[in-house]
Amino acid sequence: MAHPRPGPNLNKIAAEIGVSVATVSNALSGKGRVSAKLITRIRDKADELGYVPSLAGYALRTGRTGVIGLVLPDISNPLFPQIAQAIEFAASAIGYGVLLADSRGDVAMQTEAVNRLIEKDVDGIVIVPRRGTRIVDIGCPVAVIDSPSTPGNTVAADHWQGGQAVVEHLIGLGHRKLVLIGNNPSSTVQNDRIGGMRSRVRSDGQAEVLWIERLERERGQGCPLGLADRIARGFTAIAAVSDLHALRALTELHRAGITVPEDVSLTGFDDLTWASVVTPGLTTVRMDMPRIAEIAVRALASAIEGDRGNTSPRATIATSAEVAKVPMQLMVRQTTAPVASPSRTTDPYTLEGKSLC
Amino acid sequence: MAHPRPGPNLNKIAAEIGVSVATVSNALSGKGRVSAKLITRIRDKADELGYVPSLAGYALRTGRTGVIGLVLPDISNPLFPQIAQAIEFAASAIGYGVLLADSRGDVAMQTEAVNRLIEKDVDGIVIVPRRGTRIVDIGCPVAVIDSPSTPGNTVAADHWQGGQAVVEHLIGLGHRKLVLIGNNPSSTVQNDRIGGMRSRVRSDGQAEVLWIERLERERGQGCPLGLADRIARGFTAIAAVSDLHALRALTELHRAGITVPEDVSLTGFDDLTWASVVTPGLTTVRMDMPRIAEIAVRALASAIEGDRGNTSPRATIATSAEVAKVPMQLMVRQTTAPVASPSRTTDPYTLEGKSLC
DNA sequence: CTGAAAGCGCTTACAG
DNA sequence: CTGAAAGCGCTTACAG
Repeated sequence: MAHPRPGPNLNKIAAEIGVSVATVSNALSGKGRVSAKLITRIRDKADELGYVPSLAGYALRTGRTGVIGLVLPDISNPLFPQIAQAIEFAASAIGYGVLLADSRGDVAMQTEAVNRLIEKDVDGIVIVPRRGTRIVDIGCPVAVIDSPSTPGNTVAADHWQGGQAVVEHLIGLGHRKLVLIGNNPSSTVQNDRIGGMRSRVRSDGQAEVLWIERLERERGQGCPLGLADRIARGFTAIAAVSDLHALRALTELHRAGITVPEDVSLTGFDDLTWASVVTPGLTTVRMDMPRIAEIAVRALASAIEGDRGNTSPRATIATSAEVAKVPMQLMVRQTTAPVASPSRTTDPYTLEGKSLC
Repeated sequence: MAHPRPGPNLNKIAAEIGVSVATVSNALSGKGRVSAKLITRIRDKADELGYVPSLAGYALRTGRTGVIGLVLPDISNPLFPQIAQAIEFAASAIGYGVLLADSRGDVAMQTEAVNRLIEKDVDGIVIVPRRGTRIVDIGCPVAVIDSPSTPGNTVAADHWQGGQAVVEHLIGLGHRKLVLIGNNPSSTVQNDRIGGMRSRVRSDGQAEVLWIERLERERGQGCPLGLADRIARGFTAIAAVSDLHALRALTELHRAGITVPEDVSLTGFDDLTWASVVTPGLTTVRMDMPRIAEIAVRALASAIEGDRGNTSPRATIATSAEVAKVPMQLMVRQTTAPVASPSRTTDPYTLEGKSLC
């Protein structure tokens, strides 16, 4: 015996009112031509009974579940919450659910994650790929969120422009000798950011790039980055490709007795939770995740709803180019200041001229 | 005309082999008694055709979707990734998908989020409730992840014990006068942590609690916490209910020229990503999220699979008590040291006695 | 404007 | 050991 659902179904409503299920279905979906009176009667009855349509029935009939998958590369990436929230928001706004799949940084796992989602009959997939992974054609619409340097059907923050914005800001404050901190040069995101930064260094200036992973291979995990040394050699600003690295730099500087921003300016990337919590607040660059998510989800939705299997299953994100780039936004906070500013102008226990303690 | 799925279905397999769908279904699920030969033939054919069972068909027939919902209170909570990953891992390990719903910190939104999930026919819901919310009976199994002080069907980290562990550690290092930093006393989690801490302060010791939100209401956002002042008055250790607050304390101390752990010991809570990145690494306490997730998901699964609608729709997490408590684990790193230790024993540019720069 | 009927893919008693 | 049949809840041509 089949397992009936607890709540009322179309049959129940139809029986109560004395019409056919077809009419109830039409009235509720607003598709068939049903008389205005009947429509209200049916809707009222549905509300009265607390009718919730069965996704299973709908899905079986239409071939669509109203659920999209979200594949994330590595939860340890602190950007994860922003992405997940933005996708969930954009999706639920147009009636889609979001099924989560974490690939835990493993390429094989990523494929497995995609398969798990397909087994759950998702209508499409948003994927933030593991570094260096290319997404092959899977049998459903796909939208990729990655670096714009990644070929494929991608939406991305414009990391290059973000890098430019940071360095323009520093240059505007008079800084000329910059230390740029990256982690791994094989990351296209990091490369874009560093590339954008370098492109804005002035010809009378200088930029030295520090790749943390390379340094740590030589000197061991958590080794000092030698920042004090560089500052002694005249560098006045440090720009990191992530708030995480900026924080590491900040604490290293503190321990060396170097003050931020009085002695050196410092910037991060991504505007992670604590970037605004630390004192002084970290100047950083923020991705417009809501916008990125909206583009990805909309592309997916139109591929799902528009193309009835006759076109490629790949969602179309950008019509002209292959990639949609979304600008990043500079968040100026207190870790950046004009070069050679008079040291410590504010008493640490005074805020906005008002004594606090 | 109904919308056929792209891939093969049971009919297809049945036709190719020349048996009935019932037999194919039985062979694949291993339920009915089918001859060993037929089973292999059918399985091989299914593999060959790349058969993926239709969740919609299964769901419609059985009333189960194999999907559970995860309701999160507020994405700005940096604990989110750990929770989401752990739940996804535990769920996918036993064949369940996880549908995400973010309630964005709003109580009304939380109800909406639950409804969205129910409309997607989830079999059960794991919910991390918004502070102060009680979960009412919704028509499906529910598991709550919260503070153990929350009544209801709850799994939780043992925040009280975590607080005890921190203070025991500090006491063991000789600290007697402690500053405890919380944010909001109306949070049961924070109260549990602070409570646990206080319960381990020795009778010859002293603990002063600082509630940040209260302070900020008086003195404004981001105001100094007056830590230097307390240290001058003989406090030698600071324990925060969150790494976030510990980080804020750390930067405030740095700016006041106070060194950690030489001048004062500092601890956090939650072991957020950057707790191990900062220099020195932050001593903190970690939740056993994998364990918590497993308990929650298992409870849900057994409520879904076991109870056939005859018992309460609430999942049973803890049989004896109402709450399952999972111990927290102390992560000792470099921000804690014995009280009155000789100041700065290591050169900052030397690690493990080896010169690095 | 309304209804009868078919069928999406699956599972489960039941009969053979 | 295997199969015919019913039915989960829905939508959509089609007929009236």
